[in-house]
Amino acid sequence: MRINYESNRKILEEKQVRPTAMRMLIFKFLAQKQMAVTLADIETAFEKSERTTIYRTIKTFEESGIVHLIEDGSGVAKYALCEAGCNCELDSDLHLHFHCETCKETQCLTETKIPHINLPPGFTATDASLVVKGTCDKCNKK
Amino acid sequence: MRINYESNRKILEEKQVRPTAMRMLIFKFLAQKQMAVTLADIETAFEKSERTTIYRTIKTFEESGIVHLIEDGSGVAKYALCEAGCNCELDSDLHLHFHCETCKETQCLTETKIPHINLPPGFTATDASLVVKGTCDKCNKK
DNA sequence: CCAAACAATGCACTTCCATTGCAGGTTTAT
DNA sequence: ATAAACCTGCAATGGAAGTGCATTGTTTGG
Ligand SMILES: [Mn+2]
Ligand SMILES: [Mn+2]
Ligand SMILES: [Zn+2]
Ligand SMILES: [Zn+2]
Repeated sequence: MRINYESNRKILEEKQVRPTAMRMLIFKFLAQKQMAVTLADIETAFEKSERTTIYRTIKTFEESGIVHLIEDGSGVAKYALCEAGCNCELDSDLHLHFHCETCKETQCLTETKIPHINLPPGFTATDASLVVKGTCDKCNKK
Repeated sequence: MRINYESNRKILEEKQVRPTAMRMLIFKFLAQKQMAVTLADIETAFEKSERTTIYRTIKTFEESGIVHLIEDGSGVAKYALCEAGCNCELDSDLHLHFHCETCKETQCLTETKIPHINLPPGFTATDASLVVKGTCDKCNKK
């Protein structure tokens, strides 16, 4: 696990985020989890730590392009790690997000890009977000 | 304006919603406004009325397919009238929503449909929502 | 028309989540 | 070693959504 720890640390440092203990733990948690998580999810996973610290950690991650925010319609904010090489602080993040109505989980489908949209005359776009709801692959197997 | 009032009343009745005074006023407000509105917007427009009444009116409208909910990423729920003939209580509403970062308004682009999305194997979709951010036609003219 | 039944409204209260201020504590740079 | 910059914990605040209940208004069957 040493290598993993080191590579995580490197990711934080590359993004100019100091790798404190709490940040490393939260980063690892996000990396292990395949799905988008809420602040409450993280809170549950680390009962010892403070809500505010988690909140500010995620904000820092978001501003540094380590995670991106996902609004899946559930009403609470969710976050997921950005892909290596993703520059979503600058550019926009054009993959779609899938919310499974069975298992209630939300995930990035990074392979599936948002198609180009022809807007009516006069409109110009800088960003887009696409959330698809339905049943995920795992839930469809059962 | 008599005719307008009557036709609004007819729309409510067709959707099995009793046309009370408050409901007629809120419906008219939504019909005049071209943009999606928040509960707070309605509250501001009708200072006399109660927040709860507005809340429950919009819920009723939503459940009856008179308005649809829009989550544009601002964190607060917005609502807009459904088009005539729209059946979004049953079917899903597949037009896109545009949020202007200049005037901060959100509107339905009912002519612009969400394109078909090819999901990875195993995933099945029942609904989709697409929000595009940028500058609207009016703001681009200035 | 009247009374019972039903539906809508108003008010108070609650919950949930996001956000901020401030007082330590820790790390970093000089 | 010291000061500055940064991080963390705790308390408090705020905004928005939702619920329970009493009151008022509307419908409808007799
Ligand atoms: Mn994503
Ligand atoms: Mn719409
Ligand atoms: Zn699922
Ligand atoms: Zn605009």
